[in-house]
This record gives sequence, C-alpha cells and structure tokens, in this order.
Amino acid sequence: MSTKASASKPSVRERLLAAADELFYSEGVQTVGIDRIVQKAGVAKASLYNLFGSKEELVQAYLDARHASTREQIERVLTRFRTPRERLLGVFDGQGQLFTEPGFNGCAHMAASAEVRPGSPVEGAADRYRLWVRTLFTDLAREAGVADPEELARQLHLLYDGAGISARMDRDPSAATTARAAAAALFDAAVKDRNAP
Amino acid sequence: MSTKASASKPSVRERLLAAADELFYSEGVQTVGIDRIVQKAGVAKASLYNLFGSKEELVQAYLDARHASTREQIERVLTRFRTPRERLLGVFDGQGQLFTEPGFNGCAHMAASAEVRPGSPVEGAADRYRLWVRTLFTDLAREAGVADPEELARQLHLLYDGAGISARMDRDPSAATTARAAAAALFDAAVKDRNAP
DNA sequence: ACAAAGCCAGACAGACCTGTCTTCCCGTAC
DNA sequence: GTACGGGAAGACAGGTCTGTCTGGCTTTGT
Repeated sequence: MSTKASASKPSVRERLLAAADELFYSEGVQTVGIDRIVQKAGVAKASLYNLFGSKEELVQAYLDARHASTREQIERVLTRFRTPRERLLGVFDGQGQLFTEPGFNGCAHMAASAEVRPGSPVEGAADRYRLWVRTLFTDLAREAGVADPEELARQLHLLYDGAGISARMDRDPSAATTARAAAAALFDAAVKDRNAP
Repeated sequence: MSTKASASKPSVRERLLAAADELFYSEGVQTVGIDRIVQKAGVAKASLYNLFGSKEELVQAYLDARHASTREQIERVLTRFRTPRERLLGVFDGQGQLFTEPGFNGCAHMAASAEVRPGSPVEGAADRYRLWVRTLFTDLAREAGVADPEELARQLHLLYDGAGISARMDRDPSAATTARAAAAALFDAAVKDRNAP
C-alpha cells in the first residue's frame, strides 16, 4: 500500500499537496512554478505529472483540500453551539479563527479564480466551495425558522465573502466580528418580520 | 501639445490605457503580455516604456483609471437622491448599474491584488480604492445621524465587497439588490438603536 | 537472491515573458 | 528645402515557465 503512509512518512502525494498548499496559498498559483513545488516537496517532477497530470489539476486538488479543511474547521466550531441563532452566527466565529491562523492570506478560492483565465476548470472548485457555504447558511436559516431562508442566506454569504476580502486586503482579522454583528442584526430583523409582518 | 488630443485622435497614452483596460480587465494582468497591449493599441513598445516605465506602473495607471470611473459613476447616481437614507442605499444602486454593464468581470482591484506578488506597489492602488469606499460610507452614515458611523460603514463595506464577489463568481448581478436590502435592514436597525437604545 | 516497480535528479525542448535597442518613416517648424 | 523629433515596427537578449524523457538508485515482494 502506498496511499495510507501517514503514520511513518508522508506519501509522495501528501508531500506534494503540502508543498503546493504552502507555496500556492502564500504567493499565488500563477507566480509559483512547478520546479519550486517539487523542490520543496523533495519529489521528482515526473512523480508530480504521474500523480496529477498537469499543474491545473494540482491546483484543483490544492483548492479541494483547502475546502475540506475549512469545512472541518467551521463544522467543528458549530458543534459547540446549541440554539439555531448561535449556530448561524457561529459560522463567523469559525471564520474569525481562520483569520487569525498564522499565514492567513485570504480566501484561496477567490485568489485562484482571479488568477486563472476565465473558463478554466479551476473555477469548478470555487463553485463547489461557494455552493457549500450557500447551502450551509440556507440550512441554518431554515432551522432557525426564518421566513425566507434563501434570502437571508444570500445576505449572510455577502457578509462572509466581504469579511474574507477585508481580512486579506485591509489586514484586519476583526472583520469577522464586524460581520458577526451585522449578521446578528439581519437575523434579528428577519425573525422579527416573521413575528410581526 | 500632445496631451490634449481627445477631440481628433486619441493620444498614444489614451490608446494604451484603453487597450490595457480592455485586456487586463477581461483576462487578468498576469496572463496578458505587453506585446498584446501594444498591438491592440497600435503603439510601439518603446512608447509604452517611455510613458510608463514598466508594466507594473501601467497596471497602476489602469487601476487608477478604473477607480476614477467607478467613483464618477457612483457619485453621479448619488446626485439623484435627497434623503440621507436614500443616498446611503444609492451606493448599491450605482453598484448594480456597474454589474450590468457589458463585459463586467468583478472588481478590478481585487483581481489585480490577487495576481501580483504580496508587497507590490500595485496594492497601493487597491488601498486607495478601498479607502475611498470606506470614507464614502462613513460620511453618508454620519450625515444620516447614525450613532456609530464607522461601525455601520465597516458593515456596509462588507456588503459592498461581497456583492462584487458574488456578481463575478456566481454571475449574478442581482447581488447588488440583495446587498441593498441587507444595507437597509442594517441602517434601520442602527437608527432605531439611536432612538431607543 | 533477484526481479520489478517506484522514485529522485536533472537535462532538454518549445514557448512565452519583460525590457532594450536599432532602424525607418512621417509630419512639422523654421 | 531641410533639420528634427515622435512614433511604428521589430529584432534581440536573458530569463522563466510547463511538460517530457533518460538514467540511476532504493525499496519491496516473492
């Protein structure tokens, strides 16, 4: 078996994904060349092309790994909350934790999507990520009994994206707190409309 | 005089900026090479380097021109509104008009900032743009008599950025309408807090 | 022990990039 | 008429990129 070498030594694939994550995320997928990734991973260039086929597919794998990791982080935070309102706002708590991690550099999917040329398959990974965020907010809003869960989810998604942008471009991790406060106001207004239309 | 050739023929500088805007905005600053810009502008490569010095400075000039054009568009829309509340929400009306323009492809400053390597002077243009948006929202919120104009401006900026992201990545120009509705809810909640804290 | 597969190291081709420099043309001032 | 300067066209250098291919080493299975 070569796929489950996680106890003793990281497998070639794992080393490649780790190096790609570190370099792609901090410097961008366009400016980082294949040579630097294989050198950092201590891997032959032929292994990379045997495993992934092209740089574009490596970028997709890198984005999917980021997606999975973000998802785990947010869902782990959400288990700490009980009421629907707390769980809905907890998404921004999880986001705030991501903002303060060392080396945080904004949303990887936004950056990669801006770097590739339009129509690239890389945009599919970004679409998958956005669909997950949208569905998460919609489900939480529905559980909370909001009148129009889709509309509130769209609004919260704007705040979520905006916080990611601000955290990166303004270098201000407190954007998550601002987004959380705005989300609370929007949620409270939405449930109030429901009780007294 | 060569700088005011706008009546008969566009000057060399104007032709370069027009070509750069068209190519940089639709395909990205990294993937578009100098050769394609000088060819589209019908200009000698030496003229570009005499006028701008480097590609990086051309990118900055392109972003500053985008900034000025966006600013004019928004401010023109704002003149149509009278009450502070209408003017504050009118920013999202202007944004919605930008979203429906042919060839819209998201916020140029976000895309360019994601493509250049961190620390590039290009980020300065993005900072100038973000400062203008922030100041605009803060002034409008203060004119409206909100209790904490800076906090509301931060929240509205999140919606503004999020709408730009959604319009580009979800290909959904109605993101501006969603942002406007959320902004109205946040504004009304803020003035209500002021009247009955 | 021996075969076979996996993998590292690196050369190589072909394309593309930025930035400089030369050459030539054309319009204009004097 | 003539001198001059701005600009078009493009060759060129030096570097970087992706992707392929060869050679040799190491590890593993039997």
